Amino acid sequence: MSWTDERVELLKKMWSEGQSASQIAKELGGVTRNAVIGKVHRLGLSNRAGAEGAAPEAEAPVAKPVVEPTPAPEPVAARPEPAPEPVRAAPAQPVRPTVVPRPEPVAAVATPAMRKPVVPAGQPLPPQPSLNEISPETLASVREVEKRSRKISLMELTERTCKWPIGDPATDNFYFCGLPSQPGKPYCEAHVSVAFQPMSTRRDRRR
DNA sequence: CCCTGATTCGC
DNA sequence: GCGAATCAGG
Repeated sequence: MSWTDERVELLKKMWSEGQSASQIAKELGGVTRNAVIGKVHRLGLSNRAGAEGAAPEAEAPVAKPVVEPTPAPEPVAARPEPAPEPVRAAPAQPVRPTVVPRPEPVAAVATPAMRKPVVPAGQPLPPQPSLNEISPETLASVREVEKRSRKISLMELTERTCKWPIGDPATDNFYFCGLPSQPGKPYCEAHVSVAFQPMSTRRDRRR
C-alpha cells in the first residue's frame, strides 16, 4: 500500500480528530501504526492541532478542580458522525419485547444538556447506579467521557471496548461507550470508576 | 499485558 | 519517503 492522496487525507482527518495511530492504521488497512506515526511525523502534524480547545484527557481520578457548572458555549461544532456504520437490520418491529410503555425518547444520562437527570422510575435503564451515589466530580468526568464515546453498537463490542451502555435501550438513541477498556475490565477507566465502587464510598442511606 | 506516540536508521 | 524496530511511557 502507498500513501495516495486519499489515504493521506483520511489520515489527516482521523489524526486531527484525535484517533490513535493504531485506529487509523486499522481503518486504512495495509499499514501498521508505525507507518501511520511515521507518516504523521513526515507530514509535520505530530502536534495534534486539528481543532479542540485543549482537552487533554478525561481522567477519572481527581486532579482537576472540576470547575464547569455550565457546559459553556460549545467551542467545537457538533461532530457529524453519529452513525459510523449503516449497520441497521431495520427489522419491522420484531425485537424489543414488551418494554415499550413510554414513547418518550428519554435519554437520562446521554443528554448533555441535562444537568440534573432524574431517572424515571420503572425503566429498563442499565447498570447506572443511582446517580445519588456518585460524587459530582466523577459524574462530571463520566459525562465528559460519554461525549467522547465512540457510540458503538452491540455487534461492535470487543473484549477491549468499554461495554458501558448509554441511553435507553428502548430508544434508537442507545449505544455503548466503546472507548478502550481497561485490560481485564469490561469498561473504560471512567466507567470502571462508577461501576466498581468500594463499599465505603457508597453512602447507602438506610431507608 | 494492553496500549500510546517518538525516534532511529537501513532500505 | 517509508516503516520496522526500538524506546519511553501509561
